[in-house]
Amino acid sequence: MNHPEKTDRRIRRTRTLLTNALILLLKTKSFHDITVKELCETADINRGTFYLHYDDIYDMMGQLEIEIVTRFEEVLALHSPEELGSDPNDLLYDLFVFIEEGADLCQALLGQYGDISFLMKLKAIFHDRFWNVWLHTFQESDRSRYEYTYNFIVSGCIGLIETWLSSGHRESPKEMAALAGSIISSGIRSLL
Amino acid sequence: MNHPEKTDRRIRRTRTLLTNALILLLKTKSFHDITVKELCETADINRGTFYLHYDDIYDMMGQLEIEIVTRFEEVLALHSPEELGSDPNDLLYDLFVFIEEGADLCQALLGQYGDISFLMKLKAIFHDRFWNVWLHTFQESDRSRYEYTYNFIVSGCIGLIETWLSSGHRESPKEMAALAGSIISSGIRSLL
DNA sequence: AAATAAATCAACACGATGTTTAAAAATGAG
DNA sequence: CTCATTTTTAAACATCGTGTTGATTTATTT
Repeated sequence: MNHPEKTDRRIRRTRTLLTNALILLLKTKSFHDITVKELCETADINRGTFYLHYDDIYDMMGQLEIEIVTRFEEVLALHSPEELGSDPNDLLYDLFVFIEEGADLCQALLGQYGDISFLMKLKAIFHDRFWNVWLHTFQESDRSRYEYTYNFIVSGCIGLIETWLSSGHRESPKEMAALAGSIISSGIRSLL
Repeated sequence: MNHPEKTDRRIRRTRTLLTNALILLLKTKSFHDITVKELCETADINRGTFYLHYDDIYDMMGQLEIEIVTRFEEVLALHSPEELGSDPNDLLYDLFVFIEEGADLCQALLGQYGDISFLMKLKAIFHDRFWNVWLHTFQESDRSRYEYTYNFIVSGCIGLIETWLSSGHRESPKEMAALAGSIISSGIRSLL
């Protein structure tokens, strides 16, 4: 999960305990309402130790989000933008595998007590990577319609993921990729 | 906006000032990070006065959300659930008019510094009102696919609204209703 | 086994909270 | 307009979480 094998074992231990405690607390309250005090009590970590690792709880949340976002971008980098338009299933499969691996944290960030700005970051990454490519696919005239449809699809996908996670991710990543792919395709078809 | 004409003018004044200050602050930070102190300073209201109206800032946010949600449900109540499946444009038009009327607050709640739990509430209302009705439209066998598609569409619609608001709601409610309607229809068609 | 690095503990000043009092100001009913 | 009522203000208060510090103990790496 964290920096794999280089760091001191104690550092990994502390960060893992804190992360798990955060995920636990995020099941019941927004991270904005979680105090460092209760986080450390939950993790059974000295409060002073927390500040050796993070500036504050927002810094911690930010670092966790960056970790996820970075790996998210790495997955995207394995596929060309054009792929999403033509044959999105491979990319989607990789994404759902990735999400399932970090399911706990992803669910925490996307769920009821999640972070709306994390959600925005994901959307922004998608936008940066795909929108400009897509744009050329369609004629100039009706651009705003495409922009709306595009945002509809991206939000829809995130809702799809959130539904999947919050209902216990029973379907396999393969099933979800197929499902998402068919929904997206029908959305794109409707544009043509 | 608030309880229309019954209450003391001073009460209306105070609540309006506080609400406007909150909307203003929500343009730059999450409401979880807004202190009562700065809210009152922004509104130029004595801090003690705040506590005469609200328990804390969460209570205030909750009351504002309830106001919106209530009016939202009133709009939905004007239309039958079946309508959304057959001819959604009237309902959608009313919704977009309603959203535009409360654009500032809606944008604040749905935007970058918004409240993810408000978003969930909206989804839940939609779900309660439409899902059970929709369910009978489709065959029993492939229920989870419909559930996912349904959630995709609802999330997509909220993303649509958010895009509309954050880009200055240039399109008219009528245009947006037509756009949303056509996207939803194509989504439903793909299920059949 | 020794050197290094991390975690603990206790104490600190600071700022926001939510409450309480008494005084001042605004409201609206008659 | 007057007056009783209601709301807002102002100041003071204890309380709690914050973020930092310094000294000590514990765990790790080599």
